[in-house]
Amino acid sequence: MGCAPLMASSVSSPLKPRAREIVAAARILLEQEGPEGLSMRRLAERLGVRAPSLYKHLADKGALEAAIISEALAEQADAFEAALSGAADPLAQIGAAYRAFALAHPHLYRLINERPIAREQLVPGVEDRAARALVQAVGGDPDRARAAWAFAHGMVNLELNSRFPPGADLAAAWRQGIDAFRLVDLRGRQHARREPPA
Amino acid sequence: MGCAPLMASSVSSPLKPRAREIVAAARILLEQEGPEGLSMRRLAERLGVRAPSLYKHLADKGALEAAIISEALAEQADAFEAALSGAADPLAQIGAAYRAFALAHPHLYRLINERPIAREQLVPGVEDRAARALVQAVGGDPDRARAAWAFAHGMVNLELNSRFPPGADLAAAWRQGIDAFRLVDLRGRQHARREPPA
DNA sequence: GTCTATATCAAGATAGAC
DNA sequence: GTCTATCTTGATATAGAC
Repeated sequence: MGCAPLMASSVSSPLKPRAREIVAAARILLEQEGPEGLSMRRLAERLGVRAPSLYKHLADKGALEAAIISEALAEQADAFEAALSGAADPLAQIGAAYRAFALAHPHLYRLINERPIAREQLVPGVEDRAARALVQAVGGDPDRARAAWAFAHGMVNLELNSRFPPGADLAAAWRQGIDAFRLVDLRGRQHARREPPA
Repeated sequence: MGCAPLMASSVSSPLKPRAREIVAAARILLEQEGPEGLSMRRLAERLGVRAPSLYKHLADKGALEAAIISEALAEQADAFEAALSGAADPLAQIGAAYRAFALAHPHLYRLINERPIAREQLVPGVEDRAARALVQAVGGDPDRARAAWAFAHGMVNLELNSRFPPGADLAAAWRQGIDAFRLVDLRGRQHARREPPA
């Protein structure tokens, strides 16, 4: 096993080693302190360096954020693909994976989703990989995949922002949504299976 | 007609007249420039006044934001209730109302939804009114109402943040989601009606 | 109800030396 | 690759006079 397969996310990173270190530290800082706490000064401090030095490796803060986002999207895609390959009830699996990722990295999730995305700065194709898994899980219809994505995104967003009332049964709400998107088949889809094969 | 009915949202506002003026100006500023552009300095500038003067009327920026949010939630509830009283296909109506409000006031929508809400500072009950209409539209089940809410919130959030790919057919995605939540009835709901009465 | 003056803090970014 | 020094801008908020 001396020949580990290269992951796409590693291969496609266009960054030099030092820049990668900086991005890695930035991600840790982000996940610990949130998007507001991610500043060039604080990042430099963590690296034992002065802030201006960072600009020798990354053009500006936007480039730093784009690098973090590219990395995170690739990880998200990995998680979705893993959830899909389990096979039984792919929609529920991918929903669980979506929620798990968001709850495990709430600040990272916010960085990705809370503002318009700078597509030009992302590693090409990384945004589509995650989407592809979702489309597949939902039966191939991109419109329904977007609706299901919106549901999942809305659930974690509302949860992360504490918008649900304190007593709300979120597991039940997730079930309702997953069931809804699994059962609809009036437009010729064939995914009305009620229960995953036991 | 000298005796116009008092609106709940006006009656329950705990603010003095001058504070109300300030909040109104703040909302305009917010809607034009976004949450990032809403600062005490700029707000004062618009009012032809110095920033410190504002603190004689509002405790701090948080109180200002809470006042804007209370007002907006009340309006949202009004819109939902109006959409409901139309009756035919309430779910689609309320979905359309939800999207319309968000697209008409994108920055206001972001202010409401983009961070944990400070419930203590809101006008009491204002958050529940909007929720009530949604629960009703969805057939009475709070869990399904939350799932439907998440779908709608996710759709507008992704749209506002340009997360959907350029060519995406959002109307179709909305239809898919609305249909999904209308049709599910395996748990004893009676809202599987396919078409609104023409 | 508004003012001036000020405290305090923090952000992103650049120039130019080493 | 990192440094010091600096620019520029902006934020929330308070004290105390008028």
